[in-house]
Amino acid sequence: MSDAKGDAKDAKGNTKADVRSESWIEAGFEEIARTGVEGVRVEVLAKNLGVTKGGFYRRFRDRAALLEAMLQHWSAGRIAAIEKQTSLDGATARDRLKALIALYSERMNTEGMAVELAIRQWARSDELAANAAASVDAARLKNVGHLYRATGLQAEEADAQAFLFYCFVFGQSLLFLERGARKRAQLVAKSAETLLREL
Amino acid sequence: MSDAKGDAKDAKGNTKADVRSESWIEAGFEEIARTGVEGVRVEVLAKNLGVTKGGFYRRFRDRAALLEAMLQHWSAGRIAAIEKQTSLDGATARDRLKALIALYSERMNTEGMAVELAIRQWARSDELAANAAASVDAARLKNVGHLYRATGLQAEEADAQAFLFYCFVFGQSLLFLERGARKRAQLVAKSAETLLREL
DNA sequence: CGGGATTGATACGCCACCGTATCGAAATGA
DNA sequence: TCATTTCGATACGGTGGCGTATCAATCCCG
Repeated sequence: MSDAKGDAKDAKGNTKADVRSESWIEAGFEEIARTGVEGVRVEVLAKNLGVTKGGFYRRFRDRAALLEAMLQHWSAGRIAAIEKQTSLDGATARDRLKALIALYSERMNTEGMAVELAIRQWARSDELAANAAASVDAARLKNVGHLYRATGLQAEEADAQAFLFYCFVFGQSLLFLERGARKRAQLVAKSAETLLREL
Repeated sequence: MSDAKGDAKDAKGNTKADVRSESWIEAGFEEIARTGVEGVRVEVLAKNLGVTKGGFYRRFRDRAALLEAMLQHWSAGRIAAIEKQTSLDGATARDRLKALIALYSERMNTEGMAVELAIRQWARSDELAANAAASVDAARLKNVGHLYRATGLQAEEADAQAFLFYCFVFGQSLLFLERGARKRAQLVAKSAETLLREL
């Protein structure tokens, strides 16, 4: 926002400042993935970055401003990602869907999913976070819905299928399975069949 | 556990103490539903209960002990509930499944689901919580798996279907849909068909 | 080279929360 | 009734985190 300063030395000064703000944001994502929003504390991030909090308040008005920046960063990134992942240039819709499932299922314990879950938990008691999540979800459902439509489904069925698709993706990472990765992979594979059958 | 004191005045002293401990636990659940584990603060619960924290440390060693008690209370309750909900005395397996879906889908914004999600988020960085969630999930998958088997599915398919079932249940409450309850209900209904078809 | 801006370390006051200690009031029982 | 326990309010010290103020060092440009 205010970082987009258009005055002198755009090419250098600006870039440098951006990089630094970015590193606080990145540190924020690391921490939110580890422990949830509540864990995103200014002094903790500072320690992780190997600095003191002195510089933080130079770039962000307060902790809330960092959280807001993270939210914006996150939703913009997620929306851009889904647009890209569902643009079928050449490939068939079905293949794109398969690739998407694989993307979400295989590298599951990844930081990205932890961030997703943390933000959604956060969103349950924070309006801004809820809006961010809602806009990301809308973009995802829209794009994946289109994909299902491109396989020949009616609009209504396609939307429901997209909905179920995301329920699966997120629900998956909420279940705590005792049996090892083998069993889990098997369950996921079988379930994915259901999500793709008769297409 | 230690509450099952067998010494003097079982009928009165014991009961009374239990009731009071229970109220701290209940307050804890209210708070965890509203704001997550991090929100479960001794002094906050005290204020909600209209007392000071004076009495808290008489019943619980510390905050961690309360959280542990909550976990135990929760997992025992959830396991008992699923056993009951999946016992088909008279009804068909398919009807039981339908009832289960309705149960989870209709009264969704309920405190119970908020508690579920909060505990699962908590479990991502706490071993005890993870164990509690894992044992609950195991019981649920086992019982719902049996239900699917009773509809004629092979063991493997039944397990996968149960898995998908719970992905749906939890995933559902993670998605932030912008369009109103109408649209949501429609999506849920359509999706539920997929979970029940060809049974 | 020298003076204004930028940067990040340090120090400060403040508040929320933890867990402990103490103490008077009520309940209990001989 | 009096002694004993049980309870919960209050007060206390400690910690961790927030946001502000200040200051020395550094950078940048004329």
